[in-house]
Amino acid sequence: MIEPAASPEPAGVPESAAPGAATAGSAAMTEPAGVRDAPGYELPLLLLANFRALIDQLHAELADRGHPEMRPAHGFAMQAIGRDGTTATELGRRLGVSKQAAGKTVERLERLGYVERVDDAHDARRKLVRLTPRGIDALAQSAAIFDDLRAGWAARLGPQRLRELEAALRTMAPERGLSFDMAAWFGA
Amino acid sequence: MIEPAASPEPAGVPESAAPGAATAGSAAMTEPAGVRDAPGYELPLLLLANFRALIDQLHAELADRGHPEMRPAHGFAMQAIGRDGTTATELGRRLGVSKQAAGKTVERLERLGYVERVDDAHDARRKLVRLTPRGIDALAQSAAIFDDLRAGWAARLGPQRLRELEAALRTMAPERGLSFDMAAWFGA
DNA sequence: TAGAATCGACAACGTGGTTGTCCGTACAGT
DNA sequence: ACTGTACGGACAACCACGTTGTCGATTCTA
Repeated sequence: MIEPAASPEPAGVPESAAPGAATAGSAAMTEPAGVRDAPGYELPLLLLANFRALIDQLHAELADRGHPEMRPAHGFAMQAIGRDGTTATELGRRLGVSKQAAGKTVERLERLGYVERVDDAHDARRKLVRLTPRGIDALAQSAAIFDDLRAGWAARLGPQRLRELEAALRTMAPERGLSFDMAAWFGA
Repeated sequence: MIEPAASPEPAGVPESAAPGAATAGSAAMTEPAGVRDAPGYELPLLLLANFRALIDQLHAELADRGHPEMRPAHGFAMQAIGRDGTTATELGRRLGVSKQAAGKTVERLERLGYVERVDDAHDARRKLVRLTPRGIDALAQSAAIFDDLRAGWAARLGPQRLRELEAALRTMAPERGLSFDMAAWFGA
């Protein structure tokens, strides 16, 4: 126990496992017994570190392309809004948060000019949240940047290893949709 | 563009990539040209989903073992505190947040009984933050649970594929230490 | 038509993060 | 030795994100 966490000095990390597996033979050998497995806590740290790195790179590039005020949460929310638009309540359902929380997010997105709210002609209770052209652009840029980022991974790992990585992550990922209540989930 | 995000109904997801890769032959063939690569946005989603799943499983198990009030942020903070203890300021540095933020975290950890603060005998300015026995226990349990969780991955993917997965993530992970200002990073 | 469900808004609150300020202690240079 | 600077901790004000609870208005349904 006592992991290195985020210490600049990894302190107690067993640097052991990591070397081989260059082109990934993936042969079903009988476990050489000499290989020391990574400690269990490293896996979540690796997942988080790479997620953050990807999102940070996305936003660095997004800032260069005219969207410096965008935050990770905004992108996910805008994805969930989609080209057809939705209501705050439905957005809350999609993001896995309360309608009030979704409403606040919409408010912020509106202030930033990524979204606009219009009355629903067919239901006076509802207010449709729609992406503005600026919002659409941010989403389009994001998709393009993510593809570039993935290409970067393919270049470093090789296309095949990347596909295997994605496949492995896909088989382990829970089928239930992700919730994006990051702040509350992590801390509260 | 327009990703599914967390929508219960994937809405616009190209269901294409995902099917096969059951046992992963992983032969180094020359790119059949017929394989359609996953869209770039899927990778971060997979990383996040698996990270969350792992942490959620950890905390479900932790709750069963006598630590139901623990939150993800607490675990990371306690790791950073370590067995030797630290000061709030130093903790802030390790977690990549301000000393005030670290101080608040310590306060809450103290209320929960995971940490205690004692005056430093050699420096009247400092107050040492130390794990209580309960804190040590939480950390020890966490390490054990993470190992179990990793064993579960090894069982589903095979030990070799898991090692390759970890290796790939290790090569792509930024060497700079992770920051754990999750809430602010994601949303603010 | 009356009752139930839904949407949006508002309030109060907890948590985590930020900056800025201030005070007391430690250390180092003159 | 003393004085100036650096450091640690505490406080206040603020923002972002999430929560629950309430409430009025509208729509749907029995």
